[in-house]
Amino acid sequence: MTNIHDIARKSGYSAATVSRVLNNRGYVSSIARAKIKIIIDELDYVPSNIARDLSQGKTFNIGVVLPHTKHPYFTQLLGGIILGAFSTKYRIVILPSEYDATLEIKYLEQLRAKAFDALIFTSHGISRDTLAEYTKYGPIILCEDPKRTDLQAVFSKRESAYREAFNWIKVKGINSAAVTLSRPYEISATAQKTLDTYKEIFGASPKNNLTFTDVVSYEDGMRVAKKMISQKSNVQCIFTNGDDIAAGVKEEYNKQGIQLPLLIGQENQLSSQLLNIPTIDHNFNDIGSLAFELATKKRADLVIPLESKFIIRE
Amino acid sequence: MTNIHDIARKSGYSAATVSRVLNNRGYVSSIARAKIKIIIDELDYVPSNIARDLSQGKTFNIGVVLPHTKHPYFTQLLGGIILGAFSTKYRIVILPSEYDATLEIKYLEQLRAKAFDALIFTSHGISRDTLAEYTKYGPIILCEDPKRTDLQAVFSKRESAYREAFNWIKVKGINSAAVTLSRPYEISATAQKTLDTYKEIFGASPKNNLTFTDVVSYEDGMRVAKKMISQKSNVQCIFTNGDDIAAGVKEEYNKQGIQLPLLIGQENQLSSQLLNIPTIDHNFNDIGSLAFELATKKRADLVIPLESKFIIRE
DNA sequence: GTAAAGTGTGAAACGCATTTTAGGTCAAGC
DNA sequence: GCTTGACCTAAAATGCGTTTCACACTTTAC
Repeated sequence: MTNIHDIARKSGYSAATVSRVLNNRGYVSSIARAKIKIIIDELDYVPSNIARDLSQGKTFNIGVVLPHTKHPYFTQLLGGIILGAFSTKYRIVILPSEYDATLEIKYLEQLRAKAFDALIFTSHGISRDTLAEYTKYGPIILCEDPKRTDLQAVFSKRESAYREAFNWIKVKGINSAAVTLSRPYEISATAQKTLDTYKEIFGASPKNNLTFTDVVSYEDGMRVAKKMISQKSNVQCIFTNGDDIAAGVKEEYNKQGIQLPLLIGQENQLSSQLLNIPTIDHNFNDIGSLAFELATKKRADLVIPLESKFIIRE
Repeated sequence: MTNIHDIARKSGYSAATVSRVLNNRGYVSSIARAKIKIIIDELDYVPSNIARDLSQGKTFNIGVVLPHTKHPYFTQLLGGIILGAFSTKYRIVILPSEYDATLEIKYLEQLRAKAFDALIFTSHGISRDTLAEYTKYGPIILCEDPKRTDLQAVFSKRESAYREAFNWIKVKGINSAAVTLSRPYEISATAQKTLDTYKEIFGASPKNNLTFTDVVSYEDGMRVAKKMISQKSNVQCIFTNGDDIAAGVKEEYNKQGIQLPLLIGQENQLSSQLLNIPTIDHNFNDIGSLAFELATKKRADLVIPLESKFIIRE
């Protein structure tokens, strides 16, 4: 491989001057520039990205930690991040985690080893304390409410839209609902917001046998529906944590020929549009773009809260 | 930042020995190992990833060129690639292209500059000749039939499933269909396979006013349906290039209260499942994983052709 | 006329880990 | 007693571009 010193030697100039030509920086005579450019073409030379990274101490890689890669939540978030990165010099590296602490730590250690300039956690399994410890090695951006002042985040506030949705149910004369969640209350800020707002509106938490966790996919929706039907709980409303899940619930009720309860989705996916299910849009695209801007320090905010939007479909 | 020489100095050993300890390679006395490890902990040292990359001439980054990031085709392909990369030391870098030749060249140049160890093109706008020129700088894997022997690829053969689908239509007494395509015949191997197989089965190409290109999304499906309805073409079958597109077509026909023609989707997405539309599964997940294995030379095949599967839904 | 500012270039240091080459020591084998 | 192989370690070279410092020559400027 030909390197900058080869160019220097062949052109009769020094590596420093070649570097100046390559980067259009500093003083270079037009004669030198021309001669060096000719040699560069002649030897078909490109400067090594790795060497550049080393001497600048940066990789221009932004790591994005994703627990699932097929789930619409993460797909949309990632879409927003990619949009934000478009036509910048930064690259987006995908880091699948499955909420595995070992993997998450591995990625944090890679940040420490300068494999990334910053990390975006679309969600996380490890504690926020651990995350906070690693902020000294580079920006770490969360996509949920960090509830503390030593972590950067962009997130959707959710509460007001949840409130709207629950009130909408209430106005229909329904005073309780089944609730599906992706992760349990204890570890998920989102689950907390869901159940806390529920309690605020309905005056009590949803019944234990009507609260379902680890619900992620269409199939999970069907599974949950099966359970509810077999329990004969006769719920009047099911508040799901995703449109695809709502679609699965609907499918199972239809299949069994049972009257479908009022259904609410989240994420404003194609599926809720197709099935005419009301949903809540959390602006994942915007969250992604903004997270990217925090990661690259284009913005310096500590936290950026956004509003969710309840979309009524009758 | 503390580096390997700091560790060497403080521990009284050389950088070479520290390196051996770090990588568990070669002979190191247990005393030396222990002492060095203590100093590493003491100084909170991690070796720089970038310096490692430089001295090994590799980055362990695999670039994945994606024309669209929201489209299910690319999402599934990417999912497969990520799956393949899981628990390897390689990282997946997302490279959005929008079929823009300038961007695609930029990514190829980055391969040349060793920013990536390999590139996977899920689709491409530039010519295969140009792609072939860059293979000397690292593996380049395509996800469609390259139809030449100087490019590596994993792809779905499509024809037999197309044949099955078209024959299924024919058996129903239907002798022509409208066809939607994402890109025109001239530049897309997929469009070629679709129309060539169509001609083979039906004896003629679909009519010009019933061949639609640049159809990508649900909304595009609605747009196409509108056109067909306004043309009063009374098509008996619409062969779409994606389930979401089929969903859009159905939505528009329903909206206008017009009898829906026989509809066929592709990609086996949730939408076709929800709407009970027959579809064709092209195994994008497998294609992705295999493309990754070619990129990292875990497999050395030149091309890997897979079979697509026609999924009947009545 | 002389100081100050601008232009042009190179040697060497810097960022950092890996690997090669080479030179030791010590025990086993004949 | 001498050779051989195993074991251990270090110095230096390697990968490659950027940046700093220093030096020198021209132009302006007063």
